[in-house]
This record gives sequence, C-alpha cells and structure tokens, in this order.
Amino acid sequence: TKKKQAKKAPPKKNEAKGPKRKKDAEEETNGLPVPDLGPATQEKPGSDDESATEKVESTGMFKIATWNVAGLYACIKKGFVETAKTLDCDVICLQETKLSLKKGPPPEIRSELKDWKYQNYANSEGKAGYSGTAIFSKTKPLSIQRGIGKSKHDDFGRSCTAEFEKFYLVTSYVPNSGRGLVNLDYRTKEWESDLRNYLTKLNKTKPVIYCGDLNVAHTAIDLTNDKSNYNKTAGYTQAEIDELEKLLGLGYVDAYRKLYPKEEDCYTFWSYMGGARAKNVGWRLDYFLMKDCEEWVEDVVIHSKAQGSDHCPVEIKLNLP
Amino acid sequence: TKKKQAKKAPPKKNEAKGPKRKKDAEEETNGLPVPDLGPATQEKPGSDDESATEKVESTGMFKIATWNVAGLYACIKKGFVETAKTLDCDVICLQETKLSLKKGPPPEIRSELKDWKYQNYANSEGKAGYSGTAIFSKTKPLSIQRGIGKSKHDDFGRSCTAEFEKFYLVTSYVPNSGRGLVNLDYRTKEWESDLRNYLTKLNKTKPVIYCGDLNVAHTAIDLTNDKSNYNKTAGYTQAEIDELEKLLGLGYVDAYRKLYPKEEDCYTFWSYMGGARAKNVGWRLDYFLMKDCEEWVEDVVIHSKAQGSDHCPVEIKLNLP
DNA sequence: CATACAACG
DNA sequence: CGTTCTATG
Repeated sequence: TKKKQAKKAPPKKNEAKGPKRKKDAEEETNGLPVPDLGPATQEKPGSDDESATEKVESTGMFKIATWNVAGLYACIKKGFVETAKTLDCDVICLQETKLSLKKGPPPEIRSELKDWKYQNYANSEGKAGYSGTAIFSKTKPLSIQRGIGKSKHDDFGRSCTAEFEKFYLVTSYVPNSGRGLVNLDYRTKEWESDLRNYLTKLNKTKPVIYCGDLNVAHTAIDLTNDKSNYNKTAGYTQAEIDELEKLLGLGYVDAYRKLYPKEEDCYTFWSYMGGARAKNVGWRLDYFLMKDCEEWVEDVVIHSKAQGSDHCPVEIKLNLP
Repeated sequence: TKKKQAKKAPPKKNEAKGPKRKKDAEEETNGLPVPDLGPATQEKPGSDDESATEKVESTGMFKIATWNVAGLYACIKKGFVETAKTLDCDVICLQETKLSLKKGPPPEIRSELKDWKYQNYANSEGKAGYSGTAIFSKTKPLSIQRGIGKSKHDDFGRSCTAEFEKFYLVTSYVPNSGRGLVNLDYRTKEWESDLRNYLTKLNKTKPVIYCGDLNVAHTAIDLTNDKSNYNKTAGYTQAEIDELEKLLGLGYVDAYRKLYPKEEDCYTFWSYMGGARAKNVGWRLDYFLMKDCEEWVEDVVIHSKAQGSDHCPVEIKLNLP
C-alpha cells in the first residue's frame, strides 16, 4: 500500500555527541539518527530507498512489547538485549529508561538491536536520569511524537507516540503518586485528564493502543496485598483506580483482563524489597489498553520470568486487519 | 608505670543505634563504645579491670600505620580487615573514612578487629559521607580528641588525636585544594596555620607524631609528573609545599624521607584514572612527621602492594624509649 | 532493594 | 575511575 518515493537529499546522520540545548528539535534524538523521521512534529515520510528490505506494517501478526526497564543502562547489563531479541516483537515500548540527555542511549541498543531501527526517545530534560520512555520499531512509523503536548509532563519524558498506518501507539510512564501519596493530586487531577485528552485527540483519526506502566492496579486481583495497600500505597488508591476507569469508560479495553477475566497472580511488578518477586508478591501495573481495535488482540503474554527490572515485559499479539 | 585504680561505676556501654543529635558528646562515638574513654575532652582514665590482659604502651617496638582508605565501607569489601591484621600495628590511623553519622562504622571493624579496641572516630557532621578520620589502638590512649579546636575544620572530621604516655598522635586528612585549586586559599591560609597551632599546643607537653594524608608532594621526587603538575594540580603547588615546609621548619621531620633521602618511585597514592597505579604513576602524599622523637624511628614502610584504596598504607616502626 | 545523579577526589 | 549521598521508586 506504500508508494516508493525518490529521496530529495541524502539522509543526515546526527553525529554530534556533546550535551545539547533544550528546545532544539535535533537534540531530542539524543545523538541517535531517527532515519528519515522528523523530530517531535507530525511528519509522514514516504518509504525510502531501503524500503525494499524493510519490514512494513501490513496485515497479519504484529507484536508489541511494553516494559518498564527501571533504568535502561542497568537493564542492559542484566540481559535486556537478549530478552528483546527473544520476545522478537515488531515494536518495543519502554518506560523508566532513566536516560539522561548527556549520556544518551546505551550503545548496545544501536549495535545489537539493529532490527529496531526506528527509535523514538522521550527523555527527561527536567531531571536527569529520571522517568523517560522510548519506542523501538522495526516498522517505520508514519510519524512520531514526544510528549502529550504539556511541558509539565513532557519535560520528564513521560510519554511518546508512534503513528502506524492502522493505529496510534502511545506509551506512558504514569506519574507515581509517591510515598505518602504526595503526588496523588498531580497525577490524578492533572496528568490523567491531560493524557485522556491527548488520546482522544489521536483517536479522532484512528484506533489507539495505549500501553505502559500505568502505575495502578485495577482491582483486588491485580495485586497480592489488596487490603493492606488500599488507599494507602501509591498505585492502589481509589483516586487512581477512578482515573483508570474513566479511561475504560471512554472505551479503552484492558486487553489482558479481557482475555483472562479471573486470572490471579498475574503480576507485572514486584518490589525489589523483601524478596517480593521470589514470593510472587506483586502488582499488575503494566497494561495494553485498546481503543477501537480490541478485536485485533490474539493474546497478551506476561513474561513474568524475564529478568532485568522490577517489572517484567508484557507482550501483545495482534492480528492486523 | 600505670597504677590500678578501682572503678567507681561499671562502664557504660553506648548501645544506641539510631541517628543522634549534634553536640551530644556520646554521639561522637558513632554508637561504638570507647571503653572508659571520655568523649572529645581531655580525660586521663586509669586502667580498668581488663588492664591485666591489655597491651599497654611501654618501651620497645611500637608500630603505627596511616592509610587513606577512600571510603571505609568500600575498603572493607576490598580486604581492609586482612590488610590491617597483616600490618599488625599497635595503632591504625585512617583518613577519608567517609563514614556518616547515620550509618556508623562498618560492623566488621568491631567484629573482626577486636584487638584494636580503642577507637576514636572524627566523622563529618558538615557533609555526610565526606572526609573523616579515625584512630584504632590496641593500647589505651590516655586521652582522645576529635578535631583541632575550630569547627570550620572539625565539622568535617579532618583530624583526630590520641594521647599516649610518651607522645601525641595526630592524624589528619588535609583539605584537598580541589580542581582548579578552588580550595587552595582555605587550605593554605586557614587550615595549615590552625593545624600548626594545634600541634604546637600539644607539643608543649610531649613529642608529637603527625601523620596522615597531607595532600602534598614535597619535592619533585615525590611525584611522577612533577613538571606537568607544578602549580597546576592540587597537591603540588608552591603554596602547599610552603606550608609543609613551615611545619618542617618547626622541627617536624619527614620520617620516610629522612631514612631514604633519594628514594624515587616511593608513592602512596595513584589516581584511579588512566591505570596510574599499574604504571606506578603516583604521588607521595602520606607522611609521618616526627617532632622531638625522630630518634625513635626504626623504619618506615610504604606498603605499595596493599589494595583497597587509591592510597596505600604507610607503616612506621618505632623503638620507644 | 535498586537505579541514577551530584559532589568530590 | 571510584565512593558516597540524595532523590526516586
């Protein structure tokens, strides 16, 4: 369905290495070339000369992974590359990359994950080594986006987006409400509504897949200690649950829970503290929410054995129409 | 020469564990009992019930080590305990312990270095995990002292003192003049004169041994790259050298250099950067300076193979009269 | 329990 | 190059 299009100019490789200024479009690639992709603006490049050998989004199987890596540098040391290759998804969405603009992405990402040549990073400019999201794709997105259009969130790289032919893919690292719920108001009263508005805007033109660390357990079966945490611990307060339900009320479908409505012990996060993971004392915080494309879902797999982070990867298998 | 003296009260063990307030005398022991030793004030306790089995300072061989450990917790992991036991000195002086009041000393110090039962810690209250000195002694000091009497220095635990029968032992972590020599003025114009005045005060009653990381290479043979560092790098500026020479002018004798006046490549510090230690690109920064007791020195040994820090231990062998 | 940065050397 | 702290989770 894509047409070949002659290139007007050779692709510019961004080879600068030093720290760069804010608000410079090129800077946001963190020294990584994003082949033929514009920066944060919406751009719809045609396919380039390499398109003959490129995997393009088409009909049939399409797999997406989401993984809060809790620091991409650390996760790399613990086998990120191998896990990513084993999952072999078309697209990998990451949260809490904790990449700083200064250091940029780990070199292994470029040297060993060449198949995922389209890489969209949203890093935290507001606080180095904090938060941060990324999308790696084998398929060339029609456009990419960093942020959701409000600097209060975007300055920390909480979201990024890739537009594909049939859907938008948005990944977020939802603000943690914090110890003592100090950020609960920011998260529920500012972030959540801004995020919903952003998704709604995208959804005007096509289906939306929203994934990532949503930092909330939906119901009692989504965490081990529901009673002791309810309204006490970040991630399981009614205010946070309410915001997730607003999203569900808009028609977003929790893909995993739809397929496995009663499944227990299906966690995606285990605290590092107290040997929680060995005891499977966990939380389901990482989701795929489907809007207008629920019927594409073939399966959702929680890769609970995959190491490298306090979260595990979650994979969705789609059958694109 | 010591007289037994009946104890008036059982020794109070300081067993508190939590963080404590400033200016509380007990606090400065960091939770460690300093058996029968008063806090920072001069106190001359007699021997106690354990004195029969105690090693006491007497005539003959007495060995002292000085070692900038560059973080006692880290050094412990790299073999501090074994090295300390192997050196088997009567007294061990440490610099850059980097102990915080909150964490206190590593438990291994108490559990595995029981022979050195008298432990005097001067920790940094001004900046957690910074600077800090300590003296561990098998022999019971007549008194101990933290600091040199000026809070601008003492708040960082730069010095501590143990008084023995025949001499005072003072150890310091001399302020590093810093990159770009930003602290050169503080170090040369404030610290050095205050320190000299302190030593002079002590020396009114007995000989003084001043040791530690003096953060200066005296002459060209005391560092590998003398020309490129002279007046550029902290530790080899004329201003710093001048201050050391003022001390020598007062009669303090550089024990190592006195014995080995022409010895080259006798370094006690090698930067972690650039593999300096493997190439023996180093500095002699750690000294024993003897005032009125130069004749006690039998030998000074630079234990350049001892690992665990970017400095190595230096040992002095005394023959006490 | 673990990651990242900053400060300091 | 390496240690420590702090913020954050």
